[in-house]
Amino acid sequence: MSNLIKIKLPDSSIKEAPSGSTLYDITGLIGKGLQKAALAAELDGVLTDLATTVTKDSDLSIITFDSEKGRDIFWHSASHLMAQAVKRLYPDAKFAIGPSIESGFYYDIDMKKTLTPEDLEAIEAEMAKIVEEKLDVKREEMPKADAIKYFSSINETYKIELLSDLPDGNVSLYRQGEFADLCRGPHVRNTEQLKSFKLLSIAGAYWRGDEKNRMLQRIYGVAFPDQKDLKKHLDFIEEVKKRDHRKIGRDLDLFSTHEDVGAGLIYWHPKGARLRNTLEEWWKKEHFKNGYEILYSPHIGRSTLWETSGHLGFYKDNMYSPMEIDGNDYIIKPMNCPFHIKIYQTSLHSYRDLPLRWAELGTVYRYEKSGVLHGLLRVRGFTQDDAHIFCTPEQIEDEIKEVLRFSLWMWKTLGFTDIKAYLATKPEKSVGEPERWITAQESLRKAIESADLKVELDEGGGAFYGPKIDLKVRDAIGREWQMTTIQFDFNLPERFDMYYIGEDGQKHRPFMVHRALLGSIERFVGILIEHYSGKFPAWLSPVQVILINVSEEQAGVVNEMKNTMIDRGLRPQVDLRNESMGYKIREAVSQRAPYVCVIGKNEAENGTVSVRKRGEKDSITMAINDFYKMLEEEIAEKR
RNA sequence: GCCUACGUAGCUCAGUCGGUAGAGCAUUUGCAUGGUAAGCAAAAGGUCACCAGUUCGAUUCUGGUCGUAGGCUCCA
Repeated sequence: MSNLIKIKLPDSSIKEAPSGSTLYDITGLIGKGLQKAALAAELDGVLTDLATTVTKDSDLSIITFDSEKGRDIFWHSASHLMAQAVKRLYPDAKFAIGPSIESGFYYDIDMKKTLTPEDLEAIEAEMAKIVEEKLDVKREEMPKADAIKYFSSINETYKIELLSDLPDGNVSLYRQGEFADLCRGPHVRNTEQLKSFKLLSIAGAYWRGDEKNRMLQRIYGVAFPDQKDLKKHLDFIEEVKKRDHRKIGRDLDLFSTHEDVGAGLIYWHPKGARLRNTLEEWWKKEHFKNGYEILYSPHIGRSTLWETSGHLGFYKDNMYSPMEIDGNDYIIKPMNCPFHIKIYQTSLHSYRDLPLRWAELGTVYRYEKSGVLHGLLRVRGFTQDDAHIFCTPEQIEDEIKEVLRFSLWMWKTLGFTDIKAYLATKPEKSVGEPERWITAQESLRKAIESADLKVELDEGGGAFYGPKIDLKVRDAIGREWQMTTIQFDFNLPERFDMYYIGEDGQKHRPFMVHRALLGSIERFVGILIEHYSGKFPAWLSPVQVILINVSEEQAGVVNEMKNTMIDRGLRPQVDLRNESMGYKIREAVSQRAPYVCVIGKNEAENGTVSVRKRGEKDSITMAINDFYKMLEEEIAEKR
């Protein structure tokens, strides 16, 4: 008889099991359901497979799909499953890396055949077979040299390259049936656990992400323990497609791009321009309220300016070639900052003038590789909601706090509430005095603290010229977008030799902070479209009300209503077309206007409107003035 | 930039194994004058992205250019 050992679970309860039991056996003691759901375990804090045997008293925590670690393991196992299927179908396939990712997994493969979407179905079918075969997934450990020998024997050149980067000693392989892969693990117990999966797409990817290396074929996929969850995930992908700002932008006639004129350049149509204008007017008003001044600066500047600023050195790849004017080179601006500094330098500044908060909706042009352009989200010409703050060291802390508070308030008003901060600190190579870095980083840290934000620290991840805070906001369907940046700059004040006169009558270097709250107007509108799925709150909606007449006789009343609304600063749109009412309502609803108003004989006679609120099927009849009041209230409250 | 796929009417997409093309919606016109998600009919609409090459003939095949989409170290 073997001895009993004590296994302590996360809730501090203790299970006794015979020494030498596997973790899988032990999960069975806790519950059948858990045993089925278990993927791996943490034994005394170490991630391990369920096949591991225990011979001494230990702490145990079971990993299931509900945790991030669990999903990671599950998806990584699914990528092995896929690789096995690929190898069966294409024996010449060589495997590079196949990790789990944020939602799913991929494997990079080198093989002769170029995969098509139909091939994915065949691979899926083969994967299903392997699941049916219920292969045990077994860990094998061996010296690195043996592993190299093994992978040489099956011609897995990428694995050999990976192995050569690993420290000497033992490495682990995971084997399922005829297939074995180099892997740290852990993995699921048996292929039967990987029932619900879907291969999503094929893409090219460089070996080790380096464009000098060979391009491999990458297959993306996703997997779940349950068919229902897979369905949910696929529905989510559909939902993302439906919200695509490029599609909604066309359907709602907001913007376009023109391939014959240039990629990554946005044309704002009347309705898109209204939306943008509403945002910008609001943005300016709030900036004035928050102690900013608004600037306008030129679109081009002489190359000497960009030499002074240093951009021609470290930012050259993103800048367009110069144009010659009167024998001088001019460059279209990729940034607004040097211009703001030029304005700063038009007069001598006392410490009493500071802080200066100078904002500009400045349109900049940056070269982006053609492959990364994407609708409004990644473009070559865009308008930053930029500002620069020039202040004394004493003012830094309050200034940063204030910027952060302002930014968070703005996000809340725009309908985004889930926000996370990322603090990036001094990298190895940097400019600026160390004390300045410390002061700046301290102010950023304190601002985050006082705003009570979730924060992630990126130690050493700052730009060479200063530390920064980025804010990521989560949209309505859970995607994170990096938006706000608050960035110190110790470089430009030096390069332009900026100073102010202190209390002591001496010259002092001001602190300079760049900040963009929305990031770029183009990109932000793109995200806004997807966040609201085109159903903008009334205060932003380019068309707030669509007015529909039942028959020609009401055309006069409808036009009158429209004029009154325009006078009141509202944004109505009339549809007097000689079409059936049903038809016009259908179209108005698909245009996602917050309200559709129908005026027929009854309404015209009684001074009422039949109001149909977006998302509701039934309409309400109310007095015209009551409707105006209701709408105006909704707009004022930015609901 | 690189890989893969794609580019046909304003939009969504068929189609042509090489003989200059079709549907639905949208548009225009006519009829119908309506009560809360598509009334009926007709017409018009295309250099089949662009430029070369092969061919008697190219939207189709080949090459190039431009553009679009999904990707391109989340490191066994």
